[in-house]
Amino acid sequence: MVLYVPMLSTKRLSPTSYLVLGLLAREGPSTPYDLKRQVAATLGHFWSFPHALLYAEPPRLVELGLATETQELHGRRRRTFTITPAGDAAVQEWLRRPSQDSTELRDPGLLQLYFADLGSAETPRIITREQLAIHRAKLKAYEEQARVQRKSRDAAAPARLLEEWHGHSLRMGTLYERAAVAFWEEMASETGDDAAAPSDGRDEPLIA
Amino acid sequence: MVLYVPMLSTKRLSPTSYLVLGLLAREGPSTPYDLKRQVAATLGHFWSFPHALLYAEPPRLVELGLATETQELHGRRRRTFTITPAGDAAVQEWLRRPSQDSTELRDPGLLQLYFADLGSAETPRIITREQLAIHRAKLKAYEEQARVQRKSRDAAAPARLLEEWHGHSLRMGTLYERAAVAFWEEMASETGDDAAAPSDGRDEPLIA
DNA sequence: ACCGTCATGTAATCGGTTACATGATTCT
DNA sequence: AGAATCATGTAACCGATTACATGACGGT
Repeated sequence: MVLYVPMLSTKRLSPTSYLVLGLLAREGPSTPYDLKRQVAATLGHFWSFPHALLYAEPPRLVELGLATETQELHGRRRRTFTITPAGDAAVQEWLRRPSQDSTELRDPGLLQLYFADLGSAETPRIITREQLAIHRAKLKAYEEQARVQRKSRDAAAPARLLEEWHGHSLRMGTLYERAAVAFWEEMASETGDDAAAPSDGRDEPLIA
Repeated sequence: MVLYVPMLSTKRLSPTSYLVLGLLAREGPSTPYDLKRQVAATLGHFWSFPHALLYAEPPRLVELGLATETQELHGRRRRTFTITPAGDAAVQEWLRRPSQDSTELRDPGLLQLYFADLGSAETPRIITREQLAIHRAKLKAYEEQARVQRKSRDAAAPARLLEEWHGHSLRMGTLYERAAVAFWEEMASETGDDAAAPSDGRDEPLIA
């Protein structure tokens, strides 16, 4: 009869946990709303973390001893969370072992395309048009944001190194959207839809 | 006081619901295990549907009147599900309105990279190596599978059109992996890691 | 003073994940 | 005959999504 309890501290943390821990580590004490804004500006573009999640996760971390909570007594009664040494250690440990979990690519449009043969003759065209619009818009938004960031970076050079890491996720998002646009343009031409003329301005090559 | 109940039939179906409905519509009566195999061969490569889900979803559809269930009386007592006319209608309706939900790209490696500045100097290198290995392996597997499918398609031409739609998701997977490999190779060269020499054989251009 | 948007939070439900189990087949 | 793998299913927990609410703040 084995009663060995395998490390209470290793209470399996989720990606959400590490997201919050990481932000607390980098940005310092934060309210859930602070977290929300940070996420929205970067990873949130392609990995959605509903705000309710960012309100629910910190208390969990507190229970595990990875963070502490303080609450304003007056006014908005904001709850502010601070990472503990144990929390910092958890982040370090996590970064030491590269994740082996594979990427989840959950694309509702692709799901529809997969079943397009069940619909009418126009179904593929309908789906393709919508997806092209969506991905083109997103790509455009990314490239716009990249332009803005380059500007502000030239102005205020000090924060440079830090910003790099934020920029990376944006960059991966951009690469993904380029691939998606290429894919759906191909679909468009296969379905005989001539909305395939590429209209986006390219600044950077697909493979850099 | 409003008591209007807005269409019982439109009881919000999830992507999982449509996946199962679609498969039942295309493949005919199926057991959860049949579903599992179908999924594993295609979408499952980048959108994981744990098998327990595919056992749980059909009964839900039965409750909604979108499928029926029969069970073997002897032997394995398999449960087989069949789509109903209402189920078919739901699929058709779904295909008529192109999904506007945006793609979820949940990449644990990217999450780690995002926080790489919190780790040691080697952290970016460690992460990058792992991700490169993962994505290269996956890309290779996709391209291999594409080769196999081309072969068997030349042999048995009849099933051709149907197969096309399956092939598309594989194709999108391939494009995504190419983008990922390009991204991480760039990271590798930025971190001064010279594992960046592309070693994969390219059959098809990135933009076709 | 009012309105809209930003900010902040909670609750309930439900889907998804993990873990547990075991019956059939196939191969050695 | 035993081992390994395929096939098949259930159950419990918990995180994620949705919906509901409302307080603060800035502008007109």
